[in-house]
Amino acid sequence: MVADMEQTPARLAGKPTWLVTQLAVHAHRLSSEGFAEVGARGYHYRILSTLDEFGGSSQADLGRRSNMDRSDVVAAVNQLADLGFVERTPDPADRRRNIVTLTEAGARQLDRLDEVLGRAQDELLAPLAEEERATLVRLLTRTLEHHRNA
Amino acid sequence: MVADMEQTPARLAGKPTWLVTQLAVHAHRLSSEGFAEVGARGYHYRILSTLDEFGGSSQADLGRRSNMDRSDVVAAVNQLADLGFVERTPDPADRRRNIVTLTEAGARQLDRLDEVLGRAQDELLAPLAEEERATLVRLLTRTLEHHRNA
DNA sequence: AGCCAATGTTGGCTCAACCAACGAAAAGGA
DNA sequence: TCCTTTTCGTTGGTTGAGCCAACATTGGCT
Repeated sequence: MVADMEQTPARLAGKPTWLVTQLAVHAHRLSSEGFAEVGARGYHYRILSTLDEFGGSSQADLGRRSNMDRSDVVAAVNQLADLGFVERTPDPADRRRNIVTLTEAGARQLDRLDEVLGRAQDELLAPLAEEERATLVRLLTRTLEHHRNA
Repeated sequence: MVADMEQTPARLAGKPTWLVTQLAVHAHRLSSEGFAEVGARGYHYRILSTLDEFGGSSQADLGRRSNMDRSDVVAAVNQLADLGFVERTPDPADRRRNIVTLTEAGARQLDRLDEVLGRAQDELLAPLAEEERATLVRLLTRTLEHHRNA
């Protein structure tokens, strides 16, 4: 039996793009599994948390703030509305727009999502100490910010 | 005009899973664009770099080392073989296996891929100083390592 | 009035990741 | 030696995130 058949080539393992995309696979799996426990998905959390923080918004604004395509917002809001977590009402001041608002049930669902998502964070960063986690978050935030405005 | 319609909710922006997956979108876009310049894709680089570092391998080993599903290795090796970058020969010692080897042309293609991929790294980490990049790579490596062995 | 921009919606597309099943072949245990 | 289990390559899927184009409706601007 040859030593370690699972070791990744150095050219790959050292590249930031590799590290980020591979870790994203785990991050996505962890958060998706958490969301699935309460019958939700990633796009739902984006919508609900945006509504909670900024209040009722048009779908276009929801998309801009949660980094979603307009068409994906439509589908997510449809599902959330079917579940009674959001309400869609026409904007009287602009008849192109819908105003999407968070319901009571939606706020409770958001609490549940926050809890399972919090556990996912812990699992993702399990090997890091508290200070290292803060450093990582700081560096990732700076980097992401740069690409958001570019 | 309301202030900043593009700001992301804090609950989202602060979560490591969010930061990692969102940054992965940029990482993936940057490396994909680079690969496309030389007519390649991510899976090709994984295969070629693994072959370069570990020498001829079975497809199963390639998959394990480059973190790919067996079925995806088949497709990638097919394409690389069509392009003349790898060769597939049956293993005389184990007739289930194919031994995949890197050709001269494949080695040259790998050099081209390394160059464009290097530029992608610089773009991805543009806002970070050299020391910060090293710190980020270190933290990501530790975290990824943890999930690889779990 | 006329033109351009924004909105919601439909219907598509790509790609990475992954899974199930299969026959062939090897490995290992009784 | 049989028999079971495992591995390998391969085929043929599925899912989900991120997109893009087009369209009709409506607003804003000049």
